[in-house]
Amino acid sequence: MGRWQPGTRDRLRAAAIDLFVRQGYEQTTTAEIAAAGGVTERTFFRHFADKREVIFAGQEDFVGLFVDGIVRAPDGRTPMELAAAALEASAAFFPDEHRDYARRRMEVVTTNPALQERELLKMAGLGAAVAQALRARGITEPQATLAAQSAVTVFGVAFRTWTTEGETRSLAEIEREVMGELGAVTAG
Amino acid sequence: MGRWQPGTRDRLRAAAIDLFVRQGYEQTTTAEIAAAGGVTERTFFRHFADKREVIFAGQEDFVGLFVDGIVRAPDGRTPMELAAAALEASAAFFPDEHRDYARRRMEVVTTNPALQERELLKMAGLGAAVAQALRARGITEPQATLAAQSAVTVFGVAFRTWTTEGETRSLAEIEREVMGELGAVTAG
DNA sequence: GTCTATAGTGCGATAGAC
DNA sequence: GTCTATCGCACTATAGAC
Repeated sequence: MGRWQPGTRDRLRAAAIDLFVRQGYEQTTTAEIAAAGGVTERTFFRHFADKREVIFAGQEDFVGLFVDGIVRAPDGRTPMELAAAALEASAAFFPDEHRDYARRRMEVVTTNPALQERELLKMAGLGAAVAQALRARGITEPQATLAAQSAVTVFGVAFRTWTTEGETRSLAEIEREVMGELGAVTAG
Repeated sequence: MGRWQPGTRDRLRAAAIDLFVRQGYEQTTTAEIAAAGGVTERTFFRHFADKREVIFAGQEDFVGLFVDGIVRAPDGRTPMELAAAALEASAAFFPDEHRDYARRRMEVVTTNPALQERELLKMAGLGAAVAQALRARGITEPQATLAAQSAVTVFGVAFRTWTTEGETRSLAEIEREVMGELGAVTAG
């Protein structure tokens, strides 16, 4: 482990989100985050490729859940059934206990174009991974990409709903409902 | 003519894309682009908010075409019919003569995460504008967002297909086909 | 136009863990 | 001893302030 205390990465992420919430993303310098985490600025950049990445730390295996949902689904499923399986599996990553944290993090991201961009890139990466998993199960293009993108769209709408004030349903429940709405909208 | 040459913005954009194609986005500095356009670095940043924006110049009224397609559609249309109308109207922005340019620009964007992020943000903005236009025509949430996002997805897939080597169909034609595929994939 | 803050990189030195 | 995280410093490019 490190020269001083372990868990440098997590400490930095927690410190960063705290500072972003309190004083805003742009008003917070990487030097400040590093200091709050008890390391130098250079060490911050050893853990995170850039300032934006700090807020996405800990989401590395999120994509894996989506993919696993597809890999483990029974044979003979349609592209959208596989997409639904991916969504179902992913919901485990966001139990209700994480809703408050997700809300605060969401607030930071939605108020900063720079962070929105990075989030969109992550979602695009998710879509690409899901499309790849679908192709591995024999779905051809453009069906694989369309189903994968639809899954990402449903996730996005459902996640935003899940984090709205007063919402009590689980993410999985909302996802199923939004998936149904998408089917109704695109029908015909 | 004084020290003031017309078309500075267009000159800078052309110079930038040329440099990006030849030596890569990251290897090109804003000072280089400015010099190639015959202005100072300061002037570059007077025309573009940041280095990435230079490659999106000239696409300002693209969103307007999508929205107009929805505004001008006859009454009694379903959300997806309105989305299709938006796509139809937008295709006018990309006549076949622009295909080569679009291909080169696409190549630059897809090989640079920083530019991909910005492109995704623009697409998200497009989706938000389309959703807004749909709500203005009485479509409620979440149908408005789902239909808008689906339109953006179809546009993305169609546009990538349009720019693939050897493709000869028009963007409008490809869009209609992809739209049909989406309907088939999400059916049921 | 000029000046400056911040983000981000490269590299050698160093301190601890094993 | 090796291995690796951290440090310290010099440096460039972006971008905003003045």
